[in-house]
Amino acid sequence: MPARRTARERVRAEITREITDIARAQLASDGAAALSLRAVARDMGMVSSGIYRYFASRDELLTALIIDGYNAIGEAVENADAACRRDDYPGRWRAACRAARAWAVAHPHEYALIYGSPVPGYQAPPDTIGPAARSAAVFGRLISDAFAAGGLIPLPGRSPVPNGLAEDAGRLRDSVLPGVPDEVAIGMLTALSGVFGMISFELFGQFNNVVTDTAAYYDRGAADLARLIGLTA
Amino acid sequence: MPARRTARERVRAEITREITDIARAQLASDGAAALSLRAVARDMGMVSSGIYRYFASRDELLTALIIDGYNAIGEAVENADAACRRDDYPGRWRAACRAARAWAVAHPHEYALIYGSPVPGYQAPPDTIGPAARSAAVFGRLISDAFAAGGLIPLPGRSPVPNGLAEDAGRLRDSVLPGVPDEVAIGMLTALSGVFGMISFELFGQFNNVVTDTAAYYDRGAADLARLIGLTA
DNA sequence: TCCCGTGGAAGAGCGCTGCTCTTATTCGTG
DNA sequence: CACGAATAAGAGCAGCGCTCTTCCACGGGA
Repeated sequence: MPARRTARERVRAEITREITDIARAQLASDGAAALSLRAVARDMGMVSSGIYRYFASRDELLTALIIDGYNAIGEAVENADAACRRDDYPGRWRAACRAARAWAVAHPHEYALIYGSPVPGYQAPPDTIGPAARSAAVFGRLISDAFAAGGLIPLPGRSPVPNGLAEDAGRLRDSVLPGVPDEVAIGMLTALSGVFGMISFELFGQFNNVVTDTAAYYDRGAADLARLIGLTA
Repeated sequence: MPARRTARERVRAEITREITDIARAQLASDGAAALSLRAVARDMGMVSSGIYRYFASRDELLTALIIDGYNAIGEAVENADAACRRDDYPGRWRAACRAARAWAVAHPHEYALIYGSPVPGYQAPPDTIGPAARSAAVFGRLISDAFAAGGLIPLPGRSPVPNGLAEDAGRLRDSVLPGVPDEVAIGMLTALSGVFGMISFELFGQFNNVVTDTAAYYDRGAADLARLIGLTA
């Protein structure tokens, strides 16, 4: 391939971008199931079959949007964490949690696309696993930092992590949670599931008629979950 | 209306049941988005427009399946709890959590329908809120029982529940958590979000390449979450 | 017992979808 | 300039939800 991008390649990249932009707009306004290649094509003034020059199928377009979504929420969480004092571990946790929820509330359909029920028949390609880990990595880093600085006070009376999970904990240590003990690594999974569980419950309507001030509740819940891994405000 | 059901009413009820049965089978095998009124009609050997005599729209059929799903998981959780010794509160918690996950793993598409991203354009009708609360009610009852029996040991150093949440806590007390203090009621929400968050993460693929023995991890996570409300094994 | 109204079944049809294939055109490079 | 590759356009297929109209059969009141 030429180092200099040809004009054709440039226009191709531009059209590809335009397709994903319009698709994202449709996704944001009507949700994933209502996303239609034909409607995207209409919006761009091209014929529907033309889209297939750029995306082999609807699923492939969805995959592009999924990757975008993971990157967007990951970036939001990264920025929130970066704005905190490095040694304010509870503050970093709170900021990261708030950023995740804020992004989700602002982009509910994109959140549903990446953290909701998978599109049936859709198999996540490996391209998504990198971006998917981006926000988790932020949480992992701040917990590792807190542990290294002695900022984690373990809950009393915790039973040891069962054998079958030690391997998973080791893999987590190698990727996003350097240096932490098994029970912190496994606890981190539960805290993260809890954080995204709260967001999903809110966005998917499970908290309707139950929680009124969802933002206040979320802060409280996130703080409680942080205690699971010994992070106390 | 006559007390004695007419023959017409009986056959109508039977056909309605057959439609939901076939629809549930399709849902189980291919997911909600692939559920098609025409396919259901084909399976029953009737013409597609005939379905509309029994369900006004695809959404209405989905609503019936959603209610069924809530009832099914609710019943599973109820049975699991009922099989435990009444005063074994950690055991009841564990059994209820395991039942919820077991049902979800056995019926992933139905789980996705009720706890995953809502079908776009679909607004949950009020008929669903009763069944939706059924499994939560089991968790609430066992926590209330545990509290009344002095079986909850609060985590140390917990800050009081903020004012905005006291009202929500009161509503929870009146419905599914009689007698418990605010912090238990709010903690219960987080524990439940966490439990279903773990299930969703597992079913929706977020734990792929992260957790291998998901059942063992789930037990551990559920136990950790129980500690949030002071329930220790 | 007849009779008519109601509930149901069937079919055609509209506009939409994803996707494929064929044909025509444009564009960049050798 | 000419050729080959990339793109655009259009027709078409099968399926979808949903509507409407037509027809039939059953069953309760006269």
